[in-house]
Amino acid sequence: MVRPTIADIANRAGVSKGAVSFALNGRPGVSDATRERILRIAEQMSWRPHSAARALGASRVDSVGMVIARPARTLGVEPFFAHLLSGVQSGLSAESISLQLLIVEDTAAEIEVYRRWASEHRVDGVILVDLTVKDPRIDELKALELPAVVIGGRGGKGALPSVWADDREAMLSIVEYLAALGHRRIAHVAGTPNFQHTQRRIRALRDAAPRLGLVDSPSLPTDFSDAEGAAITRKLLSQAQRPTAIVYDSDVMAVAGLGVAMEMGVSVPGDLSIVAFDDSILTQLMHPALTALSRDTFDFGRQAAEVLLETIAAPAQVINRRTPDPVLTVRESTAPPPRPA
Amino acid sequence: MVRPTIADIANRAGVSKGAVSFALNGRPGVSDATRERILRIAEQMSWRPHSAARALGASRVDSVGMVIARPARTLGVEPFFAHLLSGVQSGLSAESISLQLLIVEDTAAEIEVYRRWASEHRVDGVILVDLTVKDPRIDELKALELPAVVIGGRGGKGALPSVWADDREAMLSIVEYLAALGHRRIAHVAGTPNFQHTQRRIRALRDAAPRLGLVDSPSLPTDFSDAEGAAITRKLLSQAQRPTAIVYDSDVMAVAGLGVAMEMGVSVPGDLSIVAFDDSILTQLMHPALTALSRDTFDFGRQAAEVLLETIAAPAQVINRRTPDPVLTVRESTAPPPRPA
DNA sequence: TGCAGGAGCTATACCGGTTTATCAAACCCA
DNA sequence: TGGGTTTGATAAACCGGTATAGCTCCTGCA
Repeated sequence: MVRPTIADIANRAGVSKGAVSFALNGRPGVSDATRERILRIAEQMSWRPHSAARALGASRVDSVGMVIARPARTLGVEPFFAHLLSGVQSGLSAESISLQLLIVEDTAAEIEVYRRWASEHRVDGVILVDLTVKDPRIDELKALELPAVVIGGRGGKGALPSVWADDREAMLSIVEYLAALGHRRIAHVAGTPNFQHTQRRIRALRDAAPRLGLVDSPSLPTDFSDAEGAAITRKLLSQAQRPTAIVYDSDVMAVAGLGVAMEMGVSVPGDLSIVAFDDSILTQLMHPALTALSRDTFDFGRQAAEVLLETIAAPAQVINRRTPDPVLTVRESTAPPPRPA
Repeated sequence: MVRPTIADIANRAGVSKGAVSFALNGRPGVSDATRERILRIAEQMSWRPHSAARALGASRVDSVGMVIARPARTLGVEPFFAHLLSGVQSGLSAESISLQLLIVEDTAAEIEVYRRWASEHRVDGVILVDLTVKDPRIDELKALELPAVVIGGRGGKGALPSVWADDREAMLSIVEYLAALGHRRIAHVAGTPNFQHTQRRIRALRDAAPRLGLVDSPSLPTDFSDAEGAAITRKLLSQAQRPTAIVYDSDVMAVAGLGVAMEMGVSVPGDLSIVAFDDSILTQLMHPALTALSRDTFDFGRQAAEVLLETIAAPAQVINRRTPDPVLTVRESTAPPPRPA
């Protein structure tokens, strides 16, 4: 016998298909004795549900989707996504729900994917990353009635369910640490201000500056690429009054920045302190190793999966789950600023 | 009307469900005029196939799977997978086939996933990576009769279809380049000898050594981690007779090795030349930038997808497609060896 | 004793497609 | 003009599950 169906099991057990379905799904309708017998036979014949058949009948496919809209070139280097992905999977595997992953070039393509997924019933819900300020995906997903969870963007009124960490607190912990070391000129090499998390970080720095007595604290936007990270660093270090510390919004940019500093003969951490807003092997591979903000990205993904499953089960409620604040891991790239010449 | 079904279309067009199915799938059975009309109506009602229903009827799910068995920690840093993935997707998107991705801890878990996928009919085929010497996955997939394509491992007799590049030629191009610069002590920090590609590289070096007049050319196995890469480098550089060049089997290990060299005061490329067997932003971010072997990983993935689709369509034939040889990109980390003291 | 009610199970419709058996009309050639 | 083949279409079975109406017993209670 190839793949047994519930009809085969029903036959063997001398009951109806319906009874088998009840037994296998753990719902009432059969006696414990019969259930036991059916389960044993199913096990014996090594029966497994046919996903398509189940999807057709139950109108749920036990599969969720995740689209990442970034050029592949920059994707691989950031451990962030790999960890996030593993976390999401671990959250899903408990319910043995599978994950569809797609990497696309831009948001337009991403939305197109959601439309297709929705109309073809390929996924029960989706996980969103990289929330932008007026994100077009939100309305689209609502229109499609596709359950969704946003990672990283705390939603306001009428927003989608979300899992988020406090970017504001995170930025504050970095700046306060640097200020305590004595830094007063702290530059921030930011990401795209279009991203909500980037905006929150920029605002946090701006708000904290007066209180901490910062003399100069510019936030400079980039596209997250190593190239722009390097270019901005070069510009910053060429100024007459250069910063004594730079905070980078990603580990890749921080590494690029460190390279520029070395090349220009600026010693780290002697002349310049460097902090990365994301932690990974990358920051640890460097010499000096970079002080970085560590988040439990794996857990982040896991929680996103959990919230998504709850949302699929009960679409009415909107969960907004806050994750633990990230903590600063101090390594060798930060020190008190040089004494003024 | 919510999502129209072919029955709705049949109704509107005044034909039977069967006719609509024929028309939409471009198979004979309807006249051109009727086909045209049906297609127009389907378009108008913005009909899309219900993937589960189609899977149930046609017993193919238009979805392929890929399992990566590596600890998530090391995954993200290597751009290799991100590029490969994008390539695979691009190869699949033409036929609008979707991809299921799973990251697991080890091969046992990977095989378990294949079993599940096969019995639940979740995928039409799978793509394998990291082929080992006596790979248990091969037999398992054959037993499951699940179409598969192996990436990177040229198969022998009775093997699975594959897409591969010539690791041997690649290693030779590196070593010949170094030998031409004058290097005679070339160490090779390899991956796990368990991997077929690693073995081929080790053998290539061993075979070429006499011809190139190498005095010393050890291949040292690692687990691909930055930690072991660093440890081996430290050992190599502490020897009385240390190598004048080191070839690393991955970009991450090369970067780790560079760090160790700097820390030990060994100048690169003055005292030591470094070559990475994989290229990425990582190698370009370093100072000095690393000489590395560049492969078109994206295209690699695209071809794997193509071969898999052909294999699914015609399981009998076994395709073994060779991709272009990788080329060496020379950067700043290689130079002639120091003159003997 | 009679009847309501629930437990345990069966039979069957249904999900949205694909595939096949069947059939009428048109076409072809001798 | 008549018999065989091709064309265009239909109706119904089918894929492997889930959901539901309904049937049969058994139990409990008035």
